[in-house]
Formats: sequence, C-alpha cells, structure tokens
Amino acid sequence: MTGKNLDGPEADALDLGAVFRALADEHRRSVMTELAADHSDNERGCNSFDLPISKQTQTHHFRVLREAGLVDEFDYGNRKGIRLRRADIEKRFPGLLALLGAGPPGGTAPR
Amino acid sequence: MTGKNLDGPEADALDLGAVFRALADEHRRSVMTELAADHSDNERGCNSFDLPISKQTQTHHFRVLREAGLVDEFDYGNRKGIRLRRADIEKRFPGLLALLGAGPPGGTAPR
DNA sequence: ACCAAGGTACGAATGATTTCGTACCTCAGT
DNA sequence: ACTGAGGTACGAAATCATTCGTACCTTGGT
Repeated sequence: MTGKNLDGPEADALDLGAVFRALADEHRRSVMTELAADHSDNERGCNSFDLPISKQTQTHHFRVLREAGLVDEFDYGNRKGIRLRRADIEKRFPGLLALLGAGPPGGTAPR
Repeated sequence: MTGKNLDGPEADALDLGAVFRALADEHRRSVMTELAADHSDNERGCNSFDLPISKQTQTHHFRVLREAGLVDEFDYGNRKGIRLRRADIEKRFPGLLALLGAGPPGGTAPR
C-alpha cells in the first residue's frame, strides 16, 4: 500500500481545549504556523520541519497534533507525512489558522 | 483609592504562546468564554464566575489570565474584579475571542 | 541478506501546572 | 474593636508534559 492513514477526531468533534493545548507548545506551533502559511496544503514530510528535538520527541508532538485533529498523518513505515486539516479547522474554528501568522510579539509590521 | 490596577503586558506584547497556554485550561477558558460573550465589557467581580475550585486556585488562574494579557485585574483589597481586554486582544489576535463561542464539540446548532 | 535512514514503543527523568492547606491581609459592617 | 467575606503568600502534593535513552520495526537500496 502507498500510505496508511492514521486517524484523529471527526471534523465536528474537534475540541477547543485540545486544540489550544496542542498550540500551546512552541514546537508544535511552529509546525502549524508553517503549514498554515503554505496554502497549497500538500502533504509534507515530517522531516522537513527543522525541529531542534530528538525524533522520539517529534513522534510525540506529531501525535498530539493528530489527536487534536489539526493534521492528518500518513505512515509509510519508512517515512511519515502530515497534512493540515485546513477545511475542518476553518469550519469548526474559523480564523484560528490566521492567528498563527500573528506569531512573534514584534508583529508583522514593526512600527 | 477606589481601585488599584494590576498590570499585564502591553497590547503589542501579547504572546501567542502565553495566550494559548492560558486558554488551554478549562476553568480559565470558561471565564474567558463568559467574558467574551458579554459585549458590555463591564468590570466583573471575580466571585461571579461559578468556579468549582478553591479560592487560592482561583487567585492562581486569574493571575495567569492577567499575565497573558487577556484581562485587567482590579484589586479593592476586599474584593477583586476583572475586565476583558477586548480591544487589545482583537487588535493583536483578531477573531480569537469569537472562537471561544465555538466551545463544546456539539456545536451551536446540533442538527 | 545486509545496511542505513526514518519512525515507533516503552520507560524514566525532568520540569511545569494544577490544586489545596495553613496563615495572614483588607475592607465593610456591626 | 470584632467579625466575616473575599483575597493573597507560601509551600507542598499530585498530576501532567516534555524530553530523551534504549531497543525494535519498516522500507529502499546495495
């Protein structure tokens, strides 16, 4: 098989608490910010995020994102990919993804 | 004096991580949801939220909300009040407060 | 069949959060 | 001046999160 889907919650079942908890972590938020910024919404290799943490910890974080319903995860045994669940997120929490762009307290347009 | 203001971060300094961390807790989120729902934005007694936790713990939670920049806190020695920093929040993270209404996974209009 | 790269499972250590007990403070009313 | 309601400070217990070490699995290539 070319890719097995690991599933998270249904679109309507996304829980705001789980979502905020997922986005509270800096590493997970950086992943989500990158995903939200790229509007092509292509599947992306889990290795392509430059996370300064061990792979075991990365496994943990990607799992949290999936269980919060923020990404779909694809397991190729060898390699893994995730894809932003943009439509589901926008449907249930419109505007949430746009917030990720407001990132650093310096703002997008300093002064 | 009739009310001393305890201060949190400036409007431009609101940190997304701190905000998400603050909103990740169920009790704090319930407070914020109530505040966001009432558009009068009046100062509100800290006692008026029916939190099922001890007062020491409430002190802790209100402090977290203030330090995240989500509310202003007013100390009357005897009694305390908080007020939603709606304008500041909307300016820095537009749409965030609206998300709090999407609360329970049942949705606002179940079938 | 072997190896290397990427990933997971399990468990442990560390760190942060949540919670409350005890003690104390402040104002309003009596 | 006393009391009661509401709040805080400090500290401790318990719980949850983050992180990684070790061991193992899977796929692709040699």
